[in-house]
Amino acid sequence: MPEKKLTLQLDFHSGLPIYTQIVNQVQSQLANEILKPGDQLPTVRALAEELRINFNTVARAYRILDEARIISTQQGRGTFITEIPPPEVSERLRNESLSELTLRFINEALRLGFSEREISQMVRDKIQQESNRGETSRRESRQVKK
Amino acid sequence: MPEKKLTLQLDFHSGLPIYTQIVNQVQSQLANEILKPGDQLPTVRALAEELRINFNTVARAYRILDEARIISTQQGRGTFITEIPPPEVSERLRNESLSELTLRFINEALRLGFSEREISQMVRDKIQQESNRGETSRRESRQVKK
DNA sequence: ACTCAATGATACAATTATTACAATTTAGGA
DNA sequence: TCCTAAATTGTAATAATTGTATCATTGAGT
Repeated sequence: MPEKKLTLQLDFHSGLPIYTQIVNQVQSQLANEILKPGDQLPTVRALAEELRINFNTVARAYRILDEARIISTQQGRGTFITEIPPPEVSERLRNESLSELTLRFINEALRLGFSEREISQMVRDKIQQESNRGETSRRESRQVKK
Repeated sequence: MPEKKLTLQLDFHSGLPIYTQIVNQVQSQLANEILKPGDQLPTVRALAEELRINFNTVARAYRILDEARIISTQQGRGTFITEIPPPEVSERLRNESLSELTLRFINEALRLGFSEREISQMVRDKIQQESNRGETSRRESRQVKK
C-alpha cells in the first residue's frame, strides 16, 4: 500500500514557516478525515521533492506532529497517522474555538489574494450547499462509526 | 538555478532614496520583461555588495516590492518575481482553491459541533473586524509613487 | 539645535545543504 | 528457507545562506 498523495498547498509568502504550514494542514486534513488513522504519509524525501523544499524541513514538521502523537514516525519504515489519536489531540481539536478557526481561514484566504467579498460569498454558497445536503440524506453521516 | 544578474544603476546624488531607486528599476525591468515571473533576484547581501550599499537598504526595497506583491521574499530561500499564472487557468485555480479552503473550514467547524448559523455569523464578524483593521493600521508603501 | 527619513549595525529565525548513521525493508542467491 | 547486501527510511548534527526585526547613527532640511 503506497503512501497517500497528501496534497499540500504551501504559501511561501505567508510569513508562516513552511514546517508550520505542513503541521497545520496535516492536522486539518486529519480533522476533516481526508487523512485517516493508519494512513501512510509520504517519506520525508518524497514530500520534500514534491514541495521543492529541503527534506529537513519536512522532517521537522513530522517531528512536531510525532511529538503531538498525531503521527508515528518509524525509522526505516515510514510515517503513519496514529492509529488511535490520543484523547488530548481530538480534545484539543474540538476545543479549538470557532473564532480561531475562522480567523485562520480568513487570513489564509486573504493571503491567497481573495477579497473579503469573495470569501463571504463562498462561505454563503458552501453553507447553503451543506444545508441542502443535510436535509436530504447526509444528516447522520458525519459521526464516525465502528 | 542561479539568480538573475539584475544590473541596476544607482544615482547617489539624485536625492531619490536608494531603496526607491531599486524599487523603481525592478518594476521597470519587470515591465520591460527583462525580469520575468519566477525569476530569482539576488540575495539582499549579494545585491548590497554589488551596489556597495548596506544590505538593509536592499531588504527595505525588497520589502516594499513584496508588499506590492511584485516579488515574493522567502526567509531562508530567497526572493522571486511573483508568479502570475495564465489568466484562464488562474481564475479556475483561484475558485477551486477558495472552494476547497472554504469547504475544509466549514467541515471542520461543523465537526467541532458548531451550527451553520454560528459559522456564518462568525465569518461575518471576523471579516468585519479584518476590514476595520485594514482601514486603520495597515501601512502602505508610500515610496511606490507613480 | 531639532526632527525625521535614510541608512547602518547587530542579533535572530527559517531554510538549505551536506553528511553520516541506525533501523527496516527488499531482493537475490546459497 | 535462510542469509547477506543493497536500498530505503527517519534521525541527527553542523555549517552556511537567506530574509527579518530592532535599534543606533547619520545627515539634510527646517
